[in-house]
Amino acid sequence: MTSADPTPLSEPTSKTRLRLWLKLLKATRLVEADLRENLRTEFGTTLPRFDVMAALSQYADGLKMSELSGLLRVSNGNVTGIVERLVEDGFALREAVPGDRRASRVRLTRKGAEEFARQASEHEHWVDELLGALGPEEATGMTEQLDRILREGAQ
Amino acid sequence: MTSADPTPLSEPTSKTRLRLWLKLLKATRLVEADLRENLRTEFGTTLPRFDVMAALSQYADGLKMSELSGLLRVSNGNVTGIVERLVEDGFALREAVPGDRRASRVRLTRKGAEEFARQASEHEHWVDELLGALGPEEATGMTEQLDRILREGAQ
DNA sequence: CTTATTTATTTCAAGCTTAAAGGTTTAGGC
DNA sequence: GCCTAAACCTTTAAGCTTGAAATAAATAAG
Repeated sequence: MTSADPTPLSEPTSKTRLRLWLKLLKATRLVEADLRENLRTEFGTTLPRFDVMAALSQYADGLKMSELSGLLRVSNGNVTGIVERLVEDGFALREAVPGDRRASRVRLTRKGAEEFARQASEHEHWVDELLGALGPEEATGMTEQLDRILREGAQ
Repeated sequence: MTSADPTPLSEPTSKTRLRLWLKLLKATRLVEADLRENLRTEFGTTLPRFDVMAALSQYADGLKMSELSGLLRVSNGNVTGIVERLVEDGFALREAVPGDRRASRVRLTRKGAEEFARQASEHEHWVDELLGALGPEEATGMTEQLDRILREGAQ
């Protein structure tokens, strides 16, 4: 059950890439599960909420709902519910966009920004530990390779 | 919105690892979204269902529910619903475990195995294209690095 | 044998996620 | 101005996901 798959000496490239994909998924899920658990027990929040607050924290003037869902690459209706709950909890607020009554702009409240700052600090520390197996050069190298995948996929 | 973040020449290691994590997440989600879309339009199925069938396909004698959730690293109650729908559709069946009336063993039906074979073949092809930016050596190298993360995290 | 604990699984409530459909509002052609 | 199309967003239905509680059966302890 816990045995590592041996790497065949020679095989079709598609198998090699498939193996990479499965490992990528496994590692991502491991890290995600850990972060989720920590966010829950330490801050009583969820990963999606953290992601939304992280995006908002980079835009002091706020973001339109469509910009938010575009940045996070999630569906349009998805952020509606998450923002709804953040607003309920006083971490975010919605402002009217002058000249466009369809759109609304979401931004963090002071309380939300302060809460996110605390969370982000711990989050960075958790990630640092979870990816501690890789040194800075390795991490940078892998980041560049992932960028190549992203550039190819987002044509 | 689509601008790539520049990599500072020098920074704390935790920032480098954080950047890697964000990129890892982004790339994984890109690939996942594409696979999900393809599974939906080509086969009318979902990623979680595919994952469960993939696990079952490796065990001709079937798996207990707890073994299944352990392999997929998802919660216990989660697989209950997914297997339920697979059984409804005639892709999987549940058998009693002799000597233990609590447990049940799930395995693919012939129909399920044949359907999965078709899906898996396409799936491998999609992955091959999505990760086409990396050559075999690079893919193997990244797989090994991800393994190091997994070994460290699963102590 | 009886009780307690552990194991295997399901149920539940809450929240996340998507695609599709619907409701407004804005912008563009004519 | 008027009509169509596009943009912005929410709602809905279905399914996924989790953690916690509940159920039931097997095992252990006394």
